[in-house]
Amino acid sequence: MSTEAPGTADTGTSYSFRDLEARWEPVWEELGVFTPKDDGSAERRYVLDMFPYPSGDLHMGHAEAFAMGDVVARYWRQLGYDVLHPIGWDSFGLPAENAAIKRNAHPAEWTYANIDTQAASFKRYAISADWSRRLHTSDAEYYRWTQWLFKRFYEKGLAYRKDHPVNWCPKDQTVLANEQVVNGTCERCGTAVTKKSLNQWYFKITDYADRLLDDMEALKGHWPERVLAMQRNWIGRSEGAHVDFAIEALEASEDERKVTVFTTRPDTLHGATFFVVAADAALADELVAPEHRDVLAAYQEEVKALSEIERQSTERTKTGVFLGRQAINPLTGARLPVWAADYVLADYGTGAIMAVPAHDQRDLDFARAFDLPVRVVLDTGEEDPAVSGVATSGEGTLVNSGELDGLGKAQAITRAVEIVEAAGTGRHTVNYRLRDWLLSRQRFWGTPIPIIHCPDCGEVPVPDDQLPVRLPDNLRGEDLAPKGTSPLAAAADWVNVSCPSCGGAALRDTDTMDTFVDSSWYFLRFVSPHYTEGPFDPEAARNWMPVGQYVGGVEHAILHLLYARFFTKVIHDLGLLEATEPFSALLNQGQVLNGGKAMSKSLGNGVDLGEQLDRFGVDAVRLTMVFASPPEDDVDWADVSPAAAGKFLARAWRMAQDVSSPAGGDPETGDRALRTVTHRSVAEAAELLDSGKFNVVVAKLMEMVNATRKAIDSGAGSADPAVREAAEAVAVILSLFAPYTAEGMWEQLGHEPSVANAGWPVVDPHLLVQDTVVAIVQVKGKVRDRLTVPADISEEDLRELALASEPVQRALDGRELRTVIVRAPKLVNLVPAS
RNA sequence: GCCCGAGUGGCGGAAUGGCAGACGCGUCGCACUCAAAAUGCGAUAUCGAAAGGUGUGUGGGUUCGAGUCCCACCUCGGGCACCA
Repeated sequence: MSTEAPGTADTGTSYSFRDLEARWEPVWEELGVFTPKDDGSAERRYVLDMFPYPSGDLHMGHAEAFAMGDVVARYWRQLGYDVLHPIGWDSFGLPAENAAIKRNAHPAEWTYANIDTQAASFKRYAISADWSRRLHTSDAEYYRWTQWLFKRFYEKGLAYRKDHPVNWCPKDQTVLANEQVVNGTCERCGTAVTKKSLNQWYFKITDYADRLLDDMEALKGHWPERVLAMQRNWIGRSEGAHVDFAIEALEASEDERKVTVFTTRPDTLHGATFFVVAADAALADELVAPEHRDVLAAYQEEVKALSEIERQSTERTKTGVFLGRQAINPLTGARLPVWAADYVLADYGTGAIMAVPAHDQRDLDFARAFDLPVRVVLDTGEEDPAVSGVATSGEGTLVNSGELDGLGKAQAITRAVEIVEAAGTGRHTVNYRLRDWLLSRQRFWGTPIPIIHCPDCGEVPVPDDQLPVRLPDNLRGEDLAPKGTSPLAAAADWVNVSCPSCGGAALRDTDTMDTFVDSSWYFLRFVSPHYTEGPFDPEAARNWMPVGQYVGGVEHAILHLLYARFFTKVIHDLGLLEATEPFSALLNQGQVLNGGKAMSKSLGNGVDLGEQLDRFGVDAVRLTMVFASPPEDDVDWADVSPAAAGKFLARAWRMAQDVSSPAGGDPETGDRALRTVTHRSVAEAAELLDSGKFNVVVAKLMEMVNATRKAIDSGAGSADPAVREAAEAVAVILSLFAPYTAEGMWEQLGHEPSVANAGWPVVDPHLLVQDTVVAIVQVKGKVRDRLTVPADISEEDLRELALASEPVQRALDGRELRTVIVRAPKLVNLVPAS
């Protein structure tokens, strides 16, 4: 093939990525250069890539993400920090289970075989990881601590069970968290999600809604804005009021009761013309009048039959039934008919609303469908909603609202809250969209929930000294097939235990945890992966946390990152951890596309990483990933050229070969012009690396190589110490991107391995100062001339020089000057009178 | 509908308010070669013979000076959405 990479010939003197890979991988392994000293002798820094799920071998996406993380790790190491850069696997999860069912095997076989494959690939890919800290979440030694943490959550009331309608994936036969439902379909398999009422385990993440929101302030500027926006959106804070509505008794014997609604628009209380409760909430059954019970039941059946996709459609005409009862508006005393409808959600707010059709589109749609009155209370100057069918929600003046009349919207909101607060029928409140995290799953390959159900004692946690609750190892193949209840229930000798509390016969909880639980604390385990007294050594956590740079895909913007933040806060509250945030900086690397589209089997546009590595070499692939675009942007493999990256690497390598001066010479005696380029480039590279512009750093490296090549061929010559200095600087910086080539260059230049320990090149500040600079001369903002002037030229002199310039005079054409801007020594702008 | 982000050559992309297009891909030309590959050198926004003009999605604005800041809009990408 014509695109074959250069240097495949094995001549010994030409660039061969195969030789370099074969030579250095074992050397690095032996040297152990990537294990942190962890002795406090240098400032510690923690860089982490989102750990992979072991689905087959590594793919292009891994190659991109880990190339980015590795640049950071290697850069920090060159700067002299003690760097923690661990690797592990998120190894529980459905695919292993499905593979096991298909092959009549145990999920562990598939999982650990894949992990070995990926580990070998990571080593080949030259990830500078500390392999001694490797962990897998499916190891009993790991999930023991996942269970331990679950128990601490349980003790704090942050893990609880409840009966509730939950998201159910009919294909995977398991429940899903809200975060795992995308547009009404299962995030994993795309099947339409249905609702099912089940008793399930939840983490009370809603207790942390305000802190999860407020603490994002500190992440601003260090996390991508869009991730913060997504989390903000997901938490969905909304300020408003709780208002109590009395419910009229139907007969004297019945107790009067009240129902509280949540509203963001207490200013429109006078505009409420009816009252709606969620059809699937217990409230609907409690409020329905006896003679309406059958109608409600029929309606509820109808609602249940709808898929989530249908139910969420805003196109649908509103449906609902009258419950035969009235609610009393606490502000006006008006009687409002109580309806049940599916456009009101049972698990948001209080599951009941006051309907203000004039100023809420959904209420208006409902009012028009059932011929209910529309009462305008805020004059916005727009058309009457009852006529237009469009609810008005803008600014305006209150009308038809008693003492609120004449107020603006914001004032009216404040005033209305004051009124209901004074009357004891309402209060200011903050509501969140965030729901509790449904964590139990009816699947096998996950962390068992360490709870025992005793007929006498109820829920009894498994004592700490009996952890881990290991998965039974006698289930395989069909035993694991999804059947709607956990496969663990089939392991009779595992399920049946004696109650730790009373000793009587009891049953283990047979659900396993969502795998997002496992990944919510793995970054903490990495600080002390072999610690046996707890999930992590508090001392080590104090030393390493928080993660200084986290790298991973934006697809985890909500799920993993929100959960990990939640866990960190709870663990902090448990007194185990100082940090309150897990990741102080986040980089979302882009996707690797092919032909403008995500690679996929169905499109047949996949690019195989192994093939690319065979053909172009590890370094060329890594360099291509980094050079193609800013780290956060997508890389389209159809637009880039790993062959060109290989060419550059060969060019850099040849440059090192051509250096003919011995090591240890004095660069001060070398070519000044080349030294200036080298030192300035090194300084710029550091700045660019600090600000994450890795692609531009590669451009700088190319400039350095170009300049050095020129110096060798037609300037100072190969023996000049400045040439050696330049080649060494290139080797060190290149080691962040192309470690094999850089190591080869470093050896060629007469140094001991590893270049990873070389240290960042020291910049001589004198070489950054220029003697002369090119000043640009503008006339009315347009460049007319360029003058080479002393760097310390005075404003007056520069102005004189500019005025003397021939092209400037031509452009001025004799006109008088109105303004002259002089920014010595860089710029003069002459503005003529007319 | 609401909330983020982005629009720069044929392509990927550079550019603390101060020379737009660094670096690379591609293309064209040249050297080396019997020839090719590899390598090296040069050209490459656009109109124009040149002088010079025009150019960073569109329209305004701020400024001596705007790709960069402000306002409005258009297009694309992403997130949320019957959340009261």
